[in-house]
Amino acid sequence: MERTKRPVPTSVKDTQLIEKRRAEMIRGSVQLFKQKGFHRTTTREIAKAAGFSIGTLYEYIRTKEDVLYLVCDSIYDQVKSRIEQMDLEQGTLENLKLGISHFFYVIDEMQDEVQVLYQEVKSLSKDVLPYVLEKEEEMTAMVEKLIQRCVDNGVLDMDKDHVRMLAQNIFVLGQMWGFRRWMLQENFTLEEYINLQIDLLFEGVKGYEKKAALK
Amino acid sequence: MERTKRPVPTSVKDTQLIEKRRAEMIRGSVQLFKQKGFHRTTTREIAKAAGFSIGTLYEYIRTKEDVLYLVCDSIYDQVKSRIEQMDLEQGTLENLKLGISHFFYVIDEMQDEVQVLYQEVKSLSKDVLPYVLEKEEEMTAMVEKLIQRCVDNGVLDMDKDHVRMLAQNIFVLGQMWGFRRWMLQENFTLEEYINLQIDLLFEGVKGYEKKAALK
Amino acid sequence: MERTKRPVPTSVKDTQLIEKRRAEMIRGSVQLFKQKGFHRTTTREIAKAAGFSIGTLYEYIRTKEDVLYLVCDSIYDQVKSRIEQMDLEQGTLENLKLGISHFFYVIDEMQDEVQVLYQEVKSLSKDVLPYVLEKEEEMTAMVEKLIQRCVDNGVLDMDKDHVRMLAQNIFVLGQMWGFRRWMLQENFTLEEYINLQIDLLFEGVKGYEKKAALK
Amino acid sequence: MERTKRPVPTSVKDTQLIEKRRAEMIRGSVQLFKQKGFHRTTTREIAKAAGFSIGTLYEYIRTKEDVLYLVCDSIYDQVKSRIEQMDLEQGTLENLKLGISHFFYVIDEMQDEVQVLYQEVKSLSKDVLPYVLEKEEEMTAMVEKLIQRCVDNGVLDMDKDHVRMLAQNIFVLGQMWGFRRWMLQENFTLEEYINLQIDLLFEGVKGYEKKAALK
DNA sequence: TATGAATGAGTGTTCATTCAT
DNA sequence: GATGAATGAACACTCATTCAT
Repeated sequence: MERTKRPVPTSVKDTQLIEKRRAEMIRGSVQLFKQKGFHRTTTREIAKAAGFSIGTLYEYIRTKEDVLYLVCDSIYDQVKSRIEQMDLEQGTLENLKLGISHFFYVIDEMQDEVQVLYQEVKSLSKDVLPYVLEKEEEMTAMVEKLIQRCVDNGVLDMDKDHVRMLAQNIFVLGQMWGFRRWMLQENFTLEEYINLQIDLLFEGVKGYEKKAALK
Repeated sequence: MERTKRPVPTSVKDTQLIEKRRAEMIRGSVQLFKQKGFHRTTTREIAKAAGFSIGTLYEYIRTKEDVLYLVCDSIYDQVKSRIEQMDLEQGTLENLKLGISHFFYVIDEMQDEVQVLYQEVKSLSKDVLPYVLEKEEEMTAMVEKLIQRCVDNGVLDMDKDHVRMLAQNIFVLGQMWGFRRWMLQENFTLEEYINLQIDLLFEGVKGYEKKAALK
Repeated sequence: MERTKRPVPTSVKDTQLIEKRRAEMIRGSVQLFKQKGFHRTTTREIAKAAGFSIGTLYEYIRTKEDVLYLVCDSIYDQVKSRIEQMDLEQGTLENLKLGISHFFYVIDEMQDEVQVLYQEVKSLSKDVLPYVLEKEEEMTAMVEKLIQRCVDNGVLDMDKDHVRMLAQNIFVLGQMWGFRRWMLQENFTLEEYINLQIDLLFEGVKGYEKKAALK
Repeated sequence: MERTKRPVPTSVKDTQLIEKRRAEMIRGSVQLFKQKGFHRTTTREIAKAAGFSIGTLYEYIRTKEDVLYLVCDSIYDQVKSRIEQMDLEQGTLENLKLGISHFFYVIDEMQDEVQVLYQEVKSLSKDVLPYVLEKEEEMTAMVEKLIQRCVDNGVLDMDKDHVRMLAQNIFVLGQMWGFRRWMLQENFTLEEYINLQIDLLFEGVKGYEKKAALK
């Protein structure tokens, strides 16, 4: 489950410096990409936002696309490390709820980054896409594990397919909070959103069947 | 609830011709946008794909962005008209399932278009965005109506918020089939996907609680 | 003995216009290349010298190197057509002298062009070089034919190798007038140069052996 | 007739070190220039080929052009010292032939260097050109001396102009072996080339006149 | 109405040169 | 003396848009 990186060649040798400069670069780029998208952002703007010259920028990357890759890669790592902090020892339903809730909080905190990730991944060329998709898979795998624990614990009775699909749903519903913010965040607070989603996720439509009618 | 259009000015008067030319334009553009995205597609390519010259193209639009708007608008209309065909007279759970299923089928059939819509909407400038978002809202409203009918019919006991959120979930889960195809369409057929989603949507996590434990 | 052309793709369709614009382009480029060489000349300078914008320039070529190819190709054609005018009916030594003399005159008249050809051919990439070298071979073949006629006529008794080498020598000695002008054109007029070269070429070193010593 | 050098300023004082570093620099540059030409070679590549850093490179030169000058200068010196080794004491025709032959051998041995010299001299700026042309003149002067000796010895009866021109011809015919290698070295060995050229040079066209015709 | 040649601002990228360490 | 990170002017090339025919 080791993270795979596509190395982005540099002219600079000092690895510490590379780390530092790239962090500056990424920070600036996220802001720009969020505002104008990758394609409408120029390399000069990236360099400026990062605080160095265009020449220096190109000491740390080879092409503009490298910036996008670096940005995506970094965001994934951040999100992942944030999610990893959550404790999912016991596989109880209550714990599952907490996990989902935590996941939604993380997404909310990193909304800008997630938005960028979400909107620009497809601008990556075919040869870096695999690296990025692998990351996505890792992340859904984390949600999957959360559910699987409940199954293993004997709390849930779900087959592998249902588990996988549920994990994906939770994942996408999390992102939805970010990419449909124009619709959601006007009408709901984060807490409301989380409660609503957990309700729907746990109860299912059937949970809302009118009992009165059954009598 | 009439559809609102942002008028795209033309130098040409003959409305029939406009209709025809734009249809050619849109058809060609969808293919191109799917392959290379809006930004990497040139106006020359659009003109060529549409079957006329660059000069003629600009007789029917003002800017490149107009093409994108026209494309998005057209796709919405198509999807909408496809969905409208479904009969949702009776508000039963069975009928709701059928409706969802039908919606997923539509998304699948128009996968290319939905993908384009989905990936390029954000490239629209701030001033056309409202028009497009309105369309989105119309579409989720259709799913909403499907559910609301069950509520009105006394089959479901859901408040407005839950209904809205559920509608959005279904909508996004539909799109998910398209935009996560790299992950989903390798592992599931459309039928499997639909069944799985309807299962999860209707049963909820609780539906999978181990009954044995209840003894 | 048909001339082979490497086609240089255009966005423009009107072949007459292509011909015209390229002629303008070539004329301007020769001046620039002579002054500063191919590498130090910018595409903008080429466009300006040709009398149109940078955008228009690129309607008629794909890369900067295309300009160089077009220039070289055109110069070859000009030189060749100039040489072809000379009448080399009879294969006499007198006629050979006239031919050589004529060749030198042509080189002198097209000095600028020849100089450019001579200095910049090697800047062409490997894939166009064959086209250009073929042209060179055609031209030496013309000089060769001039000599061969004398052999065929029974005036000279030379084998193929000697004929070929002599042709090459004459060819290079012609170019020499152009590329060593800094040394030659200070000390000799064209007529002097021609006379001197014809002397040396026809007499050979042995022709200058001291007769007195032979007595 | 002392060699004139254009001094290339240095930040380094230690003359031994300068000598050593520059030798490394020149060796590496010749290879690079031969492969890609002066303009397509970067200073970084030169530094790397020389075995030190870009910073160090600039301790020993001021501009990239200095490298070219140093390279050309060095090649001239080498060629010259190689030619000077030949013994041309006696001014006989046999000795002249030997001299020419030796000269051609030297050119052949130093083909790469000569090629570079030949192709890149024109890239030197106007202010160093005189230094380089002076070198060229020195070299033709050496060939000239070889011929002049025969004249002085009473073996040849040639005026100054003929001597100079003949020297230039021999010089250029030597270079021709290098710069027209694509045509010559496919068809002739060096020995064949030398024999052919000496034949033509000594006999002249008249030497091949058909004697039968004289009857 | 239709065409396609013309335009030039704008883009990604390179590379000779400098200078703090 | 040696290093290599930083710089930014300069370059080749693109492409949305216009307009004369």
